Amino acid sequence: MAAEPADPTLPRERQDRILERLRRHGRVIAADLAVEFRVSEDSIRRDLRELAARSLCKRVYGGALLATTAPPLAERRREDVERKRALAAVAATLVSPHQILFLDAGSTNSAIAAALPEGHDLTVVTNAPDVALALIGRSGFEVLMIGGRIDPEIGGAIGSLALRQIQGIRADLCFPGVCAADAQTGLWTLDAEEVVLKRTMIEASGETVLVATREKLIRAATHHTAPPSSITHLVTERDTDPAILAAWRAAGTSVHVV
Amino acid sequence: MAAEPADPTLPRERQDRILERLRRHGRVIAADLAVEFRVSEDSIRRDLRELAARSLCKRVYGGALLATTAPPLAERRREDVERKRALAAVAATLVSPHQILFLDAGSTNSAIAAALPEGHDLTVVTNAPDVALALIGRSGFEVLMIGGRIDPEIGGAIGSLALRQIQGIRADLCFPGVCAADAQTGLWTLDAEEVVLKRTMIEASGETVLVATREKLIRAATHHTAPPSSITHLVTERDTDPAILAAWRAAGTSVHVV
DNA sequence: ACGGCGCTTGCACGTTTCTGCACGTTCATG
DNA sequence: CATGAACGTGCAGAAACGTGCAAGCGCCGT
Repeated sequence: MAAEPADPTLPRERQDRILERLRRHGRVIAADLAVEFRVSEDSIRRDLRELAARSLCKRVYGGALLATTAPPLAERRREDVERKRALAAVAATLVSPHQILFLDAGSTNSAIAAALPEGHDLTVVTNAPDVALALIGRSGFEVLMIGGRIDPEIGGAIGSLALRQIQGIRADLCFPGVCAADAQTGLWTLDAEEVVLKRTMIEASGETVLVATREKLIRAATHHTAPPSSITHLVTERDTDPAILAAWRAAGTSVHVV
Repeated sequence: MAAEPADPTLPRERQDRILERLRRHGRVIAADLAVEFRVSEDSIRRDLRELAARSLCKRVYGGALLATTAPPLAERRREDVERKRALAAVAATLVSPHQILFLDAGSTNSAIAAALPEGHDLTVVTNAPDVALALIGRSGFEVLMIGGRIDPEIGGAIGSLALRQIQGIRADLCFPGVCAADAQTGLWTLDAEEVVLKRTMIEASGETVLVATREKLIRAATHHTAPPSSITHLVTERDTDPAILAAWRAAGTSVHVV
């Protein structure tokens, strides 16, 4: 894959190919592009300026970088974000090609959505707009949105309308949002409406995966949602109390730590 | 594979062969085609213009490129940001407190969602995750998400599941996404599935507002969606052809320009 | 047959776009 | 702070473009 073909490249086509390179490598160097496309650096710079004007790349000294859709918000809990991404990466390995997944609302599940591998032909069923948005445009995903009244606290659809739609679906894997959970009693939730939704999702799925940061592995929520026997996998952090992990294992749950 | 046969080629046949070349190579160069088909570049350009009008290719300086499916909506949302924001600001003034709104999927409607005033106790019904996400957490909004299979091109739920949910709702104001529209025939859409959805939304709403950048006010899409009589308001740009605006006014639509 | 009609084509004209070069400025680096 | 590379801008020539127009050609009807 040495130099590009010597035949003349259409101006606009050249920009498309630069953009493609950009997406593949994350950056381009003006001088290299000039050689490859056999035009002067001036023209390349003009192309990069145009792409930058469409905010498709960021102009830098020497070339250009891919425009990252940097989330300016959510700066508050950078540490949490890092921890959740680590958990999500492990959770994503539990997914097999062609599966149907339930992805509940919640910040951890947003991270899981981002961590899901492309090209596995997955069907993701979710009641959270941000999860859906994260998957739109990525290849190999079929996204099924659960509608209903959106609870601003939860960040997803709940209520009877959502429930009815979920009832018509069966999935392979379920990722319920976790408020609290312990090995003796199972999964607990804060909101009464959510309980029914989560319970339905879990019952309609072959396996259920709990992804929870260490501080959630306590018995501290108000509504009982699911018994420990229905939890197939638990993904949590390495420095969780060993007694807690042992209890989960004893309950028959497969425990994964990061 | 030297030059094409010297015998004269029918115009339509020539276009088919250009299209075939286009599909094979991804691009064509006007000058080369002129030599191969032994016609002037003018004729070739005419052919390419026609193919482009049927959106079978994209016209570029020097030739044409294969029509790529519309850029991912992440990019669409970044294009013409300023113009869309200006339109959205005006569109937002048409909303009264306590109203129920239909907000269709589309980059312009994302801008409208962001422009909606807070504290007006609005109920927003949408099939687009990004619209819903933009309103979650802002005060004075009740968000009702329409579920269903999410079309990655459109960025929102379509199909029978979405349709059924919409059928159970009546709204005061409707903002359908606009592919093309003109005063004589009304609203046109590119995707067949979308048509039913938009039509249902419009019929279930008291008033309908078309928000469209200047270049959308043409008759250039494939499926008829709504007659001009059902369009209550049109929000577009000041430098639109005055004749077009006059035609809309004559059709009984209230025209707002920014 | 003959003239009108629709369609295609090539040409002329003015306009837009692309390109490389020259010049002065800004930037990273030692 | 010195130096060369990278940068932006203005400019001029070339190439491609759109448009209006007239000629060529097949078709049809009175």
